[in-house]
Amino acid sequence: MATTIKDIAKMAGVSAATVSRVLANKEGFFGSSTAKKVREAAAKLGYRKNTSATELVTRKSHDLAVIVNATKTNFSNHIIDGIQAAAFPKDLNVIILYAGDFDAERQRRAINTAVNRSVMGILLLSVEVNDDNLDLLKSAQIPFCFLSISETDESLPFITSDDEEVGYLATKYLYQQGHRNIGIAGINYKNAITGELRLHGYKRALKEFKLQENPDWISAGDYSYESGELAMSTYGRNTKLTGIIAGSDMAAIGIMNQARSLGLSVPDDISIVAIDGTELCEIVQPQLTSVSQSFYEMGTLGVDWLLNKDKKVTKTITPIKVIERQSVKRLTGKNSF
Amino acid sequence: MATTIKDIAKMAGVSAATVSRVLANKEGFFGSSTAKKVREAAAKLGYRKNTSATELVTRKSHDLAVIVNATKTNFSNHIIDGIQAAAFPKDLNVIILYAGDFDAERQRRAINTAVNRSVMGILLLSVEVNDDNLDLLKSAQIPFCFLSISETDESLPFITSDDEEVGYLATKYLYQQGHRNIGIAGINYKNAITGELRLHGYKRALKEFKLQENPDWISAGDYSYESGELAMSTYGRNTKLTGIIAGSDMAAIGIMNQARSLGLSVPDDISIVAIDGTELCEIVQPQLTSVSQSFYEMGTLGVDWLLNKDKKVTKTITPIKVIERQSVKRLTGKNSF
DNA sequence: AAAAGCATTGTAAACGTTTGCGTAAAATGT
DNA sequence: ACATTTTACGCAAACGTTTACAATGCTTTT
Repeated sequence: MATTIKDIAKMAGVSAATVSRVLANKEGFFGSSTAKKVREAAAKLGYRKNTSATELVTRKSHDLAVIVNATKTNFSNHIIDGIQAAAFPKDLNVIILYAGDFDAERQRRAINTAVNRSVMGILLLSVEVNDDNLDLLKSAQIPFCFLSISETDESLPFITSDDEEVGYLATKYLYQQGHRNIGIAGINYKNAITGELRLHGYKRALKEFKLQENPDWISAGDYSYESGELAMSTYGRNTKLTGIIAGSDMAAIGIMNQARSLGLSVPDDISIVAIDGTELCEIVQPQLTSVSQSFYEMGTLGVDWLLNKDKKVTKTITPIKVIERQSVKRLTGKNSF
Repeated sequence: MATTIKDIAKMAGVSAATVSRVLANKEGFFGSSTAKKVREAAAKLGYRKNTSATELVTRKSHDLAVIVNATKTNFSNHIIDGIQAAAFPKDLNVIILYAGDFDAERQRRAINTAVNRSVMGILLLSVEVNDDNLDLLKSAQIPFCFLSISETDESLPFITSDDEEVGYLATKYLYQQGHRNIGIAGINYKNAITGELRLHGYKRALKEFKLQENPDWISAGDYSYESGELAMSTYGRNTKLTGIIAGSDMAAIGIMNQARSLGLSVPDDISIVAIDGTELCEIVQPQLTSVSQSFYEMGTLGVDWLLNKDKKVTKTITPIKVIERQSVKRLTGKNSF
């Protein structure tokens, strides 16, 4: 039904091999007059290359799979933008697959589709894989790289912010603004390395600045709006906290809105610094001061890494910085010392 | 290199055909003892099916392509969630392809990858295709359907809200709340049907309620935050407007923030109703009253449509409703009559 | 006990492309 | 004028599956 190179061959009066060479632009393997005939025939017949056949024989793909979890945060788009931007000039098609949130089965299926199609590389966007799926990933001989997530296993390649530093920097910033009672909320430090590291950085800063660590001020969550809300209502109206670090922009907004519900004003009564720094920080009022990550860059570096032959470096760190907006108040006087 | 069905056949002492049948679970075509042998061998060898080969011979795919434009709005996720939910039980893999914003070339490439892979169907998420790309889409014998966008061409299948009604309903709601000077902003009515229809609904409502139409109150845009901001600053501090319809949630937020910058309070000085009704409406303060669309449902209906054999119905309308939150003030007294 | 049906398996062709090899003609060198 | 290289192209195998058809041995029916 669909036209094949044989149809073109017949119409152009050449062999299928020649058609293939012309259409693949194998320079120097065909004459210009035949080339024209072939191309005209192809156009006339509305030829469409069959990717399956090509991939079957060449055993390689021009597709790059991105597996994202249906996350409640919203920076994925930025990373994907970066990936697209880097992939486009290299003529790579980016295909995006959703893995459920922490649904192992959906995750497995996503990895499987990527692997069975023998894509040229797999980028995993803030997805935590379980051991089975990791094996699956490894057993296929396809390069893969985690993005926006830290791994402890030194052999696993990943590109992300220095998460320990993220936690440290946020804390330090609040400290420098005069805050002494600093909480952290909405991060998952229970079974995810990224969260652990951030918490660790937070604690390191506390120690360095000789601030007391209060377990009640550390509130676990899943980076969602709701976990921000929840944390803030647990802290309560009369909290001693003057500054809170939020695991994500969404969590920060949850905190802020809940604070407001409690009759607390941001930043006058309570300061917030968000981790991520997406556009959400700017559309909300007051705008959120953030420790901003380089999401776009994670994307571009991700495809660079896949394209790079010698996969020696496994850990790549992208820059972070605090962007001052309006959600942190500078404390002076007795509050600060 | 990678293990094939033949390797399994050898190890299990059967033919490749049998292996194929077992692995594809063609019930009634193999004995249970051979089945076990085959499956064990497959597991031991770490067999992974080659999708290209399968698709080549069967000429069909279990993949469903979703083409989304890198939109500045944010409801795509909801539609995609719906698609995933409907596709999962049918064992369809959803692969998502980004087309640039209005970049015809990127669009072409996205369509091409989908078509060349002969996916079983294509869903286009609020993407407007040009004529060439439409031809491309049609010439492939693959069912496709537009989501979250209206089409005039009766032969093109699409699933979306009744856009004319969206505009009408938003206007009517504001009217019922006592507003008489109603503007509309951030929608693209210049070269997109969706926007045209909404504007038309708006005008119809004005006419029905005998309100005057003022060209200055109709502000074109692209549904973005920025276009909301811009519209509001053009309206200015001393606008006669009491109510504004925003093309999207993001646009609504842009309007709201800009209004605030001008010293106007929402909803006391100016009311806003957003079109879309995503979670953004709820995280912002005041929360945005919206004409909410059924995005999730568009997704599920989309895959239903693709799966449906007789593709007779080309136009499917999903429900809309206004969700009252906090951004619209009820006007009484002299303002309203 | 022959005929017919069924369950199970194998054989081989087909899907549409790429590419190593071979070859004829044309171009180049001597 | 002959040897050599280059250019342009065809032939045919290969990629890993699926599946129509045939073949085998059983079981059931009559």
